[in-house]
Amino acid sequence: MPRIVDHEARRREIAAALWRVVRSEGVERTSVRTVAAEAGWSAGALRHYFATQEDLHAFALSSMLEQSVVRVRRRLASDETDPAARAVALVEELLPLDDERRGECLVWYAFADRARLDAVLGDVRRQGWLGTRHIARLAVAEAARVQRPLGLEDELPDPALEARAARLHVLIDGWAVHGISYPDIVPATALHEQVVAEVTSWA
Amino acid sequence: MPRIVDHEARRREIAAALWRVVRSEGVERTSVRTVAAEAGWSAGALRHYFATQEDLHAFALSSMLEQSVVRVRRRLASDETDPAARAVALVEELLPLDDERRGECLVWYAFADRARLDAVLGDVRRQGWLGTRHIARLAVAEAARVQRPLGLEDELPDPALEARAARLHVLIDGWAVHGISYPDIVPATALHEQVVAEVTSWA
DNA sequence: AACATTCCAGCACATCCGTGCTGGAATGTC
DNA sequence: GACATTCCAGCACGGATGTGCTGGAATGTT
Repeated sequence: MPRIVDHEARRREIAAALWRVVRSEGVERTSVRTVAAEAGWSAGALRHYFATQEDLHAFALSSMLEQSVVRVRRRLASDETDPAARAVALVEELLPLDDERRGECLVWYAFADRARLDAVLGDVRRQGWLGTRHIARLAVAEAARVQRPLGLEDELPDPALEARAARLHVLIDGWAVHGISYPDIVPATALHEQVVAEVTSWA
Repeated sequence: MPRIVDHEARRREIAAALWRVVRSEGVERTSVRTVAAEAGWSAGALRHYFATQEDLHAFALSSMLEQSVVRVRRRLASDETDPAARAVALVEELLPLDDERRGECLVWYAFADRARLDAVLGDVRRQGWLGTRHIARLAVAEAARVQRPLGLEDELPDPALEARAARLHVLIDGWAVHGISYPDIVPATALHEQVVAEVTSWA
């Protein structure tokens, strides 16, 4: 049995190449050939890891989601003790404040139009919606010093806090769109200030 | 001099066909041929009105912006007297609450990724940012019963109101993204309720 | 009626696309 | 060392793409 490669690792490697192509040339340029070239492989090689381009796109988007989930979990386990600071940090994991998070946001919204008409991508995006809503609830719960919801779909018991989380969710997507679409008008510092202003307005 | 056609009208007609293709098949399918077929013309005919596909895209996006500007102006001249209702109506002109506005939002955000790397589309989107910010200020000014700003770049004199307008601007983009990306989770009625809740929270 | 001008369908061309396929290189096992 | 298996570069094919180009149809003027 020769040349055993870690398929899952190779798939993540190729997905990362796709992300780079999205960032530098746009989602319209993510052809099998350009992604393969970016990853340093031939187009044919990709077909050992993804049967079709649709599979590649779906994997690239869902593993991007997973990556940000991992980052949020790490942040949840942080030793920061100030409730407001914890809430701000949680929200900011989803905003384009540095290259890594900016890349995630770019890919996420670049696939929005395709996801509207593609069932698989649509499911991934719906998962992302649930996850973001959950994180919004976590941030609100942290700041209000109430018990954190456990499940992805668990609402906050207090209707006022639940409404606040829903509004924060909308703000998160709005901030993200502004940050990636108009980086010169809305720089990372401006985003940070707005997040802090929102969280402190809850007090 | 035979067969004089209204070039500008024909350009708008073709742009409307492009919008329909974006809505039904996504921006990736807006090839010269598909748009021509949707408009009922041949691909060659389009080249009498648009030198390149880039010109077509730029015109389609900027005329979409113009169309929504016209609608907002009409709303500004409305005879509604309740300040809060005027503010809500103003904001809702930019949200995907019916087919027309939904189409505008879809096209607007579908071109977001391309606009990031295309200078002409980027300029149009920047104009849209300014316009949306202006409308947010108008809505806040209406609700607060203070004088409306005149120019597109005029800030509200009161810093608190200006900050409120900036936040409303973020909410507008967030609502729009939610409305078009997750129409089953966030229906038009939910959007309307959230807009009303936000505006009434200012009182 | 004859003409000049405007318009448009269709073809041509080179390029890119997704995806099958093939031949051989690489490598772990016997 | 021989073999079986895994892997990958490259080619092939049919189709779609943007964009030039051409021939002729349509129409207002003379």
